[in-house]
Amino acid sequence: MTDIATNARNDRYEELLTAAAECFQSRGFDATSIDTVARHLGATKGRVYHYFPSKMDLFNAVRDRGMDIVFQATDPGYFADLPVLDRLEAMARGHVRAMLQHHSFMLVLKDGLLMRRYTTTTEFQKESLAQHIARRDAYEARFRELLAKGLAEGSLRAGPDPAITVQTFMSALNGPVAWFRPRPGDTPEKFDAIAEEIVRFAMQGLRALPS
Amino acid sequence: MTDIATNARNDRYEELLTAAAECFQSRGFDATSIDTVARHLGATKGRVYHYFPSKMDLFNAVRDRGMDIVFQATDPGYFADLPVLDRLEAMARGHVRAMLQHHSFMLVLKDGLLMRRYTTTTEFQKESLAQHIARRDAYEARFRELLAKGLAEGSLRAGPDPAITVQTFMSALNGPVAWFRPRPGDTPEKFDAIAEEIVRFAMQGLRALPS
DNA sequence: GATCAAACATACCGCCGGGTATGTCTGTCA
DNA sequence: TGACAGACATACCCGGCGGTATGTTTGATC
Repeated sequence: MTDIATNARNDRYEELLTAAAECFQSRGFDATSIDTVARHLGATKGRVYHYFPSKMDLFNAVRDRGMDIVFQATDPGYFADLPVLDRLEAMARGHVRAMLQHHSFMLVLKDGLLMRRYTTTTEFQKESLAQHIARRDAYEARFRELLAKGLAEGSLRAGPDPAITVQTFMSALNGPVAWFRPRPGDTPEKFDAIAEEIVRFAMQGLRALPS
Repeated sequence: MTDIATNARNDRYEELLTAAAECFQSRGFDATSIDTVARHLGATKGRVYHYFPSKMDLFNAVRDRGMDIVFQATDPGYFADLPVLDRLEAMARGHVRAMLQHHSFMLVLKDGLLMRRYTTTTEFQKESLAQHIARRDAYEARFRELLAKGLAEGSLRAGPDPAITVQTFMSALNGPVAWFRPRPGDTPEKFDAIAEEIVRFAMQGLRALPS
């Protein structure tokens, strides 16, 4: 997410991206036609194809934006000069908050990985998917790294295969993407309350306890 | 899951159901054509439409079977004459094992709820979806019930809104559906090892700790 | 105020896939 | 052995959607 100039051109682009995110999120990739997105904006196909060369590229743009968001949300925690456990908790908090606040993009982000299932047509798009998977791996690696350090410290615990523990940890954090539905009256306080409970659950599942 | 007679008719039906589950799981609902499922069986459309009136009905059958499986997997724990915490753990274990063993059906089951997004055409299918959601709610209610009892006992803890805790708990249990990929060499022991770690994580997140 | 390009809208093409109508084979039973 | 139904395969229809080709409007620039 490089700095976004606020000219008209970029406003239109952002508007399209958001509309696409909402459509893809609510109807899924296939069931969302270009006309669907256009109608959502009170426009026609011409507008969409003016900014994006294909439906797949539009989807990829939404997906990549979603990835930008989670990186941005967890950067402060990851780079913080704090004990490992606090860094991990800060990352978890940022991650969950992003899941709640940018729900549409996060849902698309999740579906984006399942896009493996579809027949990627062009070589460019295959490249785009590969890059996205690489970013995804890099993102998860941050969590794995901190967990490993926590294990070395003895402040965290994991089973014989720590990978499973990390996956379960992140599944808990990703939960809201599946069950949360944003409502008109939502406040930041409500988001924080949800995030706190999820983070508490997940961190407790991870912690080493004197048994 | 009523008792399944092993006549030829039913064998064909089960064969179709399994093939459909695999196709839907690997390619998604829209990207899976009737011809895809047929080819997967070395057959043609005629066979599929002989057993199912429409693509949607085929999908619903797979989805409902998935629901049958999770109920069957968790019934013993739910109805066991044991302390609440042990019953909950047994349910969790059964649930996770089902996620691993019947991976295809479980993935379809998960997508089935997102099918809200699609335009349900006929009234019959809308009814089918409503019934499925009702079953899903009933299933989750079992977990909510045991959590509530655990809270009353004091053996479990939850945040201000226990619903969030339950959702997070189940998100952890559902994790494998998203990240687990069955491999040819998989053994029951491997499944058990994964299940144990997930159950341990989730139960620890739920437990009341002397702080 | 003529030019031109950006920013769309409109009209249209081609294919794919759900569904149907019809044909074909095979076993069964009277 | 002929009638008939179950269990498919084959051929076909048609609506929708991705993509394109072609207008049309609007603002900036000279």
